[in-house]
Amino acid sequence: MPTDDYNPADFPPFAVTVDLVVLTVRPPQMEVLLVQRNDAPHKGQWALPGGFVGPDQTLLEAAQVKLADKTGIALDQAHLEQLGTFGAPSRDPRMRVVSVTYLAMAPHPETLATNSAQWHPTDSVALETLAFDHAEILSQGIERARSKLEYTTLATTFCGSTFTMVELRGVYEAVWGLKLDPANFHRKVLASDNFIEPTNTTTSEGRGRPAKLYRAGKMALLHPAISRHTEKPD
Amino acid sequence: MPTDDYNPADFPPFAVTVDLVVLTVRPPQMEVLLVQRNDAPHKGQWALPGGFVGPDQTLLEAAQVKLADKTGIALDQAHLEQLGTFGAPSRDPRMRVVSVTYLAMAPHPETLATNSAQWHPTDSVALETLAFDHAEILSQGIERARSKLEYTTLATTFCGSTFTMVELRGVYEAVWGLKLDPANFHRKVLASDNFIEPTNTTTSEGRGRPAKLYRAGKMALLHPAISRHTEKPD
DNA sequence: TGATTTAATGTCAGGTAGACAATATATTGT
DNA sequence: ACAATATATTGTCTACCTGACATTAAATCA
Repeated sequence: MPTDDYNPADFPPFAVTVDLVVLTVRPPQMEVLLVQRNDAPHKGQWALPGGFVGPDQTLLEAAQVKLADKTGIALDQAHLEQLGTFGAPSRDPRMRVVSVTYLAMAPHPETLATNSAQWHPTDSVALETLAFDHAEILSQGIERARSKLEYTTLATTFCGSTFTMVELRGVYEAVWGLKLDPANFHRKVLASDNFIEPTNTTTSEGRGRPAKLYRAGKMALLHPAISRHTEKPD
Repeated sequence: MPTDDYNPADFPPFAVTVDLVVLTVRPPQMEVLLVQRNDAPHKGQWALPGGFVGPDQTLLEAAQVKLADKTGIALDQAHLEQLGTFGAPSRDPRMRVVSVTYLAMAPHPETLATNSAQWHPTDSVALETLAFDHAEILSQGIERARSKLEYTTLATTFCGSTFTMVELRGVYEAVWGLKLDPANFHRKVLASDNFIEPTNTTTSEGRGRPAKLYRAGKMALLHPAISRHTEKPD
């Protein structure tokens, strides 16, 4: 093979898209946003929201625009990170398309900006019916979210501006699909610097002892991580 | 904005490249493979090896070809994983180029397939002189390698087919840039399932007690991780 | 043979996690 | 008002893991 310095314009053109795995938590389950395709290919099938990257957009900007379009979620209360890039030659029958995928995590919004989009519990999505290679992308997104809860304080991005310890634990239980010991969870979270901050207020409604309300601390890494490998015996 | 179902061919074309962060360990330091550019843009500057993705190549195949071209490293003894995708509109002055980057980890080879490529110690690379946005890519590659050593058994991919405990510890010390306690490291590694397997042979040459030789076990996750946050006091 | 070098193992105190018991503070029912 | 109940929070105890560091093992070299 010759040198590397080809002229880029000599090469066959690729189309570049962004696709989003948008996750929220509605205890006791985690949910993902899917849209139903109304054109070929894969017409009628469920797919991840996404679209083409504009000529002057960065990849992140394109993802942010798609997230706002589909959900109406404000950017400052959502977490958005790059997940991976998928570019098998035959993944789109129309032409060579490379998809840069992003993982979004946010509180569950009241309403959706689009009525073509819908929330689906992650554990009841029929992966094999998704369009393109979106099953693989969704699987990777879910696994990324699960592992990030282990070693970061990102779980708070699934909660509202304030939340109780039980709600935070509910996020972990929904994402991981298991039950955690309330006492040990409480101790571990409070022992972690910058995970949560007290608001000195409590919930008022409901039965039982009122729960203290917290707000998210600044994003941080957990040392050591919270283990998802030992489930509380039921 | 209208619906998502544009025809991909209607969009302005992107060029898609792969760029590689190829890391090896030559104790006491970690090294990265760089090539000197012999054409504009950034002529004469050091850059990550890479090139354009062919019309019928998957992204991984393109990365594998580039790795073999530049280093001659056999694919079965190297680890290759996707690192991230960079696509700022102005990152290449010639046209819109999206670069899918890969992280490669392998034993340090005897020779290089190309004489335009050279190994550089990672802690003495002048990041600000690298071409394009390769400084950011390299930084992310190094950080990925550092964190992966914490929670996987990937360190063995930097070693040859057999290695001693001291060599394996040398990998960690080179990548993390700190000293570890030999006794505690030894205990932790042996307690981890599938990390290493005994060969029941020892080194022969050199002074001192001969060291046992091990080979890599099958790739696994470490629970709990090896902490890089407590350095051995010197 | 004994000093030196390098590798491997042993010991012990402090901390963290998991299991589970106990207490605190509210609402609901009578 | 007072018990019963529901939910949230705190406390306790043991087992295990880590980090610090001391000791032993097995080779070479003078």
